[in-house]
Amino acid sequence: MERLLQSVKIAINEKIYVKDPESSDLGKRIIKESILMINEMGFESFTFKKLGSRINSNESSIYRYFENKHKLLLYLTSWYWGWLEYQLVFETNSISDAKNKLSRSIEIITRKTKEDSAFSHINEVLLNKIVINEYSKSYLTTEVDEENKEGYFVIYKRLVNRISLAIQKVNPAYLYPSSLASTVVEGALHQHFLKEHFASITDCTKEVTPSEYFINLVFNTLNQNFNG
Amino acid sequence: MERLLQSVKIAINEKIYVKDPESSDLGKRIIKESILMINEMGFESFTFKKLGSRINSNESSIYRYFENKHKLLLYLTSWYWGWLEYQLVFETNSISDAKNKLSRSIEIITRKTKEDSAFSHINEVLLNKIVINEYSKSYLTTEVDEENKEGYFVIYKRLVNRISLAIQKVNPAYLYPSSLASTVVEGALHQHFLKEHFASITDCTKEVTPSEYFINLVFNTLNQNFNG
DNA sequence: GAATCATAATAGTAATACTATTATTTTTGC
DNA sequence: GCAAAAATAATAGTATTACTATTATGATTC
Repeated sequence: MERLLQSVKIAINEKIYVKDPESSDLGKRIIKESILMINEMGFESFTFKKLGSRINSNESSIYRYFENKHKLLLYLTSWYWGWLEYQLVFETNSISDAKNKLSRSIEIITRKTKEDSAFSHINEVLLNKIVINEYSKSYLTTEVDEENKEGYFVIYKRLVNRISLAIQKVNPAYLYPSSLASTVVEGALHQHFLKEHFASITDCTKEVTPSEYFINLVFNTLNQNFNG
Repeated sequence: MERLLQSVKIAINEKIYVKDPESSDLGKRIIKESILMINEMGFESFTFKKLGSRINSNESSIYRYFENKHKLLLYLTSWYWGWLEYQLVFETNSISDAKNKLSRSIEIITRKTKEDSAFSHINEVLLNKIVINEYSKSYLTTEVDEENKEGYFVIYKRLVNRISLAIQKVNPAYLYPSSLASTVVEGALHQHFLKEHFASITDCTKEVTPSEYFINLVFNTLNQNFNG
């Protein structure tokens, strides 16, 4: 997808970082290479020391951007959800028909990620894999409630709410629009994971996409639930 | 729930432990107290050293039961899924009507856990909370594929497959029974989590249960998908 | 009563996740 | 072009983790 507005920057809660990684070359290298490394070795094995030596910088310099690797993960995943939200709004803005709009919305959040040349230091395809494999670790912590209060998850929640609103537009009588929206967003990550690792408990394959499954699920549910 | 068969033991893959914790008093204390501690401090902060001092034992003694805390988590969560499966089979075995059986099945896997006095050293209510907060960490690792080959996740997958089969019985024409089953099992944990921490993106509350939402979701989907 | 087994105690290691301090390099403002 | 400021790098150090290894002690059993 082409980014028509050249000056668009995904806005991340400033409390997540110590220094904005977008503000320097080192910062961008931290983002770029951390995406590659977390993909290669997984989040638990990834350390700031390893990242430092990979980018020919120093552990201590990375700490000037992020307090710890958990905050870096929050940054990366927030960026991803912000980027997805941008695509969602951009691609569905002009659709007036509620059903078409919802269908397209589900497609966007459940599809396999394609590269976006607009943000040169970020590989969205790999970032999507990180979100699939690591996102839940960012909120399954003892500090969730504090961090939620600080607003670390606003972008994600806003995205889910957009889907919820699109659901309500299609069927105002449906009782569980937010639960259905959160099920689709989280469930999409899960189905992509199952496809790769637990194929026996999913019907998603190379031929059958999570998008098909979820569009079928949502519309059939909403059709049945008309008028209560 | 009463355990009618007094000799029932939840069978866990033997590769998960070094020595069966059910085989000794120390082993049972390890299980009992680790459940309490993981609930109190979360899985990342929990260590074998802390557990040792809590049960008046030694770190090194715990290593004679479990290779590491990841394996202990696999043990605890496998036990939970095995226990749930036992309840599922037991409570739905005699139901002949496919719809009733599926409805009851969904109820069982999505409901809030009640204590089961049958296994005295295991607090199922707290174990359920551990599963909600930590289960995905047990498979979101770089070793999933190896561990899956070793059979560490069989109980979970078997449970999902049981739901999938119940779905197929209700509507043989439905195209995504496994995806729907895995969505319900994983989604139930997620909705319970959202209820506690991200209330704005769920409709589940004290009054509205995840069971209601999922039963509505599954049956409406299956009704629409009859005959193709 | 000796042998075996389980548990406990102690010590040690490499790595992690930092903090602190100082040194060097780069940028900028005049 | 130079001084001051800011950014980065280097070095060292700490508490904790996640173990392994060895030995000692206590309990069980043949």
